[in-house]
Amino acid sequence: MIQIKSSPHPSHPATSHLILDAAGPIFAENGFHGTTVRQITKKAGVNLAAVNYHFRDKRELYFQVLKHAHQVARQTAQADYSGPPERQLRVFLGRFLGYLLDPKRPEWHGRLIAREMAEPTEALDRLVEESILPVKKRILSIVREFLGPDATETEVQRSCFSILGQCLYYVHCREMIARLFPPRGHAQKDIEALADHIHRFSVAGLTAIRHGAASKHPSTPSSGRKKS
Amino acid sequence: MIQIKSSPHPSHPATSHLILDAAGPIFAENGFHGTTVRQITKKAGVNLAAVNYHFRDKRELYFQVLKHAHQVARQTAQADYSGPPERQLRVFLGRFLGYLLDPKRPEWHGRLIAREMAEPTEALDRLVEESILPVKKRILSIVREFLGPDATETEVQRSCFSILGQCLYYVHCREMIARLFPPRGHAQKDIEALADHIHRFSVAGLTAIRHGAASKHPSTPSSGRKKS
DNA sequence: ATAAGTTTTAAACAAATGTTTGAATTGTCA
DNA sequence: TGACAATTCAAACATTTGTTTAAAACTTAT
Repeated sequence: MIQIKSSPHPSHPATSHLILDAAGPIFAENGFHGTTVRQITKKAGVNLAAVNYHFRDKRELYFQVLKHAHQVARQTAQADYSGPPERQLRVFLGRFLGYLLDPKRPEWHGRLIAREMAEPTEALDRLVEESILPVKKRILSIVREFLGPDATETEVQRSCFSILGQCLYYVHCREMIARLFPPRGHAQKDIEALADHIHRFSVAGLTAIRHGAASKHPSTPSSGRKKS
Repeated sequence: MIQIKSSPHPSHPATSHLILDAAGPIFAENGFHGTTVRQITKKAGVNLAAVNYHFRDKRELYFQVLKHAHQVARQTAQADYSGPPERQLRVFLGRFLGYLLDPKRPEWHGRLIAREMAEPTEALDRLVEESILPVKKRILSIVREFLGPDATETEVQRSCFSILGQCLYYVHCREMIARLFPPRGHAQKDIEALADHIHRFSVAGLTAIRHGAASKHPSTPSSGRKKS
């Protein structure tokens, strides 16, 4: 259940929570513009005006809902990231995919995130700093360490994108996957297995990029470099 | 300019084209629900009722716009795909990324596609068969050939997703990228360089998956298998 | 030139939408 | 228990929205 902190009015928990809980799935399904306040209040079993009372307006409600969906993102960047970049990457993948796909979380979280990325509202700007930047920093750090000093910034970024893209595919293309690939076993369900796959794929990919980067500096002494 | 074929009325080109051309970017920016007919007709400089005359309703207009944005997808699957899977993959990547990111195409195409994937309308169902299925078949075919007969269907699918995810990241996360990574050189602009990166990353990834798959069958004779 | 077909147009329509309002109800505290 | 604060509520409000309508204007065919 969603915990509310900063509403226009310090509020009795029940109604604002009912609203937030009802709003999440509906916003995720229909988007901001496709969702009406009446839909939400009907589902929540509260009066129409309650939305304006407990939240300033529809927009603020949306923001609070989105904020909650993003709250867990922070945890991705907070873990034991000691050890070699390969290990770090596996930890990151487990955490990030857990954030995106955790079956224990309401399914609408991921859908809302996908929507927000595809159709950014000003709410996204308000969330970038606190939720998404730590994730960015972490993956950048891991990839930089993996690729070593010879990699260009472009290679570093593209490699980050290659890893993030694999993870985010499962969020962005959920509906496409359902249409194109018949439900087969657990291709998407088992987060750890998924993390393993992406890890294997990406470690090999990063290794190839690293080798490519190293081969761009023929005059660089390679004495300190391990052969893989 | 968008070419119109099947409208409610065989129409004088000018007005329906004006409408379609105006509608594309607006739908891409605001989505179906966030876009009003009046916005479109104002931008097109036509009368409000023209939308209903030339297209049955707003929904049909949206579909026609989306259909056009997807038209080029077919071309991804139509190329010279002879040769080893590595070459096939590179051809696919060049084609697919060209479809997604071609700077010669209006930028809203990609954005509309990203929106539609994140917030599917019934229009998506109508487009899957003709536009997207051929792409799916092609990437499946390439990956199957690459991985060989020891790979499970799950591994095949996940590998397809890993490749598609890398490409689609640039469509889905355009706004996120802009917010998180300062515009730096041409990380996203040079489609061929991008295809090269994803190709290198993915060939290495697929190779690792293939080796993993082969090692799952210890009793399988490996005499016909090349060492890499 | 006239009839038929097509397109455009402004206004009307019916409904929907988010927000506001003020009264009634409920809750809290001294 | 009474005063004050908080919450709920139905109705009203003002605007917006997609669609429809019928007449005017334009185009095409004979």
